[in-house]
Amino acid sequence: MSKKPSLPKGTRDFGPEQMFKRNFIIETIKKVFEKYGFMPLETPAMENLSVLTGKYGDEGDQLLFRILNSGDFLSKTQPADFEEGTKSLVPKISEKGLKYDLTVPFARYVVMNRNDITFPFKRYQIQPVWRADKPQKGRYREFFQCDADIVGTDSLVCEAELLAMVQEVYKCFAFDAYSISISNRKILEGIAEVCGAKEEFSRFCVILDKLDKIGKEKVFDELALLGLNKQSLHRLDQILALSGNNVEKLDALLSLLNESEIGQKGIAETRETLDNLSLLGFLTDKVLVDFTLARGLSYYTGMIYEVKPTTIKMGTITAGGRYDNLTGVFGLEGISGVGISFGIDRIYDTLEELNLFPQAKARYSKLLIVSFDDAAQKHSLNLLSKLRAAGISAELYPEPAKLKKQLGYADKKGIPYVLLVGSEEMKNLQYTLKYMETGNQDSFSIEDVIKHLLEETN
RNA sequence: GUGGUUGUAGUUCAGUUGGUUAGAACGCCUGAUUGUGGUUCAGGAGGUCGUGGGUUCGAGUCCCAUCUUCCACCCCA
Repeated sequence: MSKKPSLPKGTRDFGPEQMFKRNFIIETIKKVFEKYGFMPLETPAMENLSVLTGKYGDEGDQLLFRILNSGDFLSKTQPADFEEGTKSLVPKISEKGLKYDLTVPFARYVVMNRNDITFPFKRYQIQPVWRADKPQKGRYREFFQCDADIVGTDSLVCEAELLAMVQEVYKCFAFDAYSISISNRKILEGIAEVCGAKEEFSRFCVILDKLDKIGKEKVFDELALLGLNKQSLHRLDQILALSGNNVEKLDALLSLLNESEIGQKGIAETRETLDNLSLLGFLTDKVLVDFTLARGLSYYTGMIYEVKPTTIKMGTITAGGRYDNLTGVFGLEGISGVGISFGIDRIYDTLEELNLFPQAKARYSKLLIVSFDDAAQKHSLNLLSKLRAAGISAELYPEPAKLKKQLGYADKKGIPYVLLVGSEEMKNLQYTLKYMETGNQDSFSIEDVIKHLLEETN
């Protein structure tokens, strides 16, 4: 008859235990965002497909979840539409899709509200997004993005502030085993230029990005296939071999890229970002200039950065960069933006693996009232409201079940105190307060119970 | 999208070359204990073996399809 229920592929439930931890992460990040002057924004789960399509490349378009039009959506189609195939049919039966990321809806919002927004506009947004991807571990069809962006200025102060926020957030988690890699698209373009790979820039980057995954030799093999000559590969080898601290590396790179104007610009931007960060009072030793960083280059145009844990096997937990002309596709030119995205799921896994979640205090009720019979239940309702009025989270077992059951409930739910209410207690207005951990118990008036618990909390 | 992998009780897993009534641990329920949880002891419930076909006298076991899980690529958070 009834089938076992199931979840769509690549989606998850978050149980209470997980939600406490997720909320802890989200609340912490939110507080830091707000401390830096970012304001909250939410956009709908669905957008018109005209907003979404064409923004993420051909592959991205295929990963969009499309929503069928309401009603008899086939009535507006012709047999010819079917014959022409999916591409022709889809626009006629689907006008909306689930959002794929937070950046494009944000750009849409900025354009629609350009007259009311005070620029530079700093917003943060924490919402689920959907991708019709093939799920794997740490990769889902529904997942949360946690973004903060600044639009309407190209000041490199913004980059520094975002990097400062990264460090503040992880400090709040007491998590220190990470490193921030930074680079600049312009540096990469400069490297590609002096290596004669300017025409094949994006493929050049994709290959370069695999460096720590497949090793230098294979990367060089692939680059040779791409058409780089020996001289170019030698130059690249020199660049990759640069060592020393960030300043030394950037200085050395400057001379190696002296033929590339854009490369020089990228180096200058990187320097300024690092300067700004240290002026903000942050150590830059967590920040590592890495010329091979080549993520998200389809949209980033300036500084790019990526955060990874150093002591455990885990992918990128935070990433971001600058994208010029964010709103250009929606007809508003000349608005530059820079943003950062925290990967909540991976941060969760990291904190879990390193055992960094704080011991949960008072996550559940502080006290459970256990009543012996119906009369005690009624009597307990008044006690319950007194406890709650005093700010103590308390609950009453909703039926006068056997004590074993009620106490077992408190035990499993981790409720530290139990208040027993029976005929004896009601007669004297002295209630039995039991401390579950030790099993000790004593009699108190309700006022003393409240007093006791409030002292305990402080 | 390409290639591989997984699925047996609420959970983690056994289950012989295809052969009676599919097991264990933990969890759950009941009792020992009608005013006291965790520990202990006794008992109990719980499975269309992912789903649908097929081969066979006979399928958890073999074959096909499909869904799901995980992994590698592509890409990405």
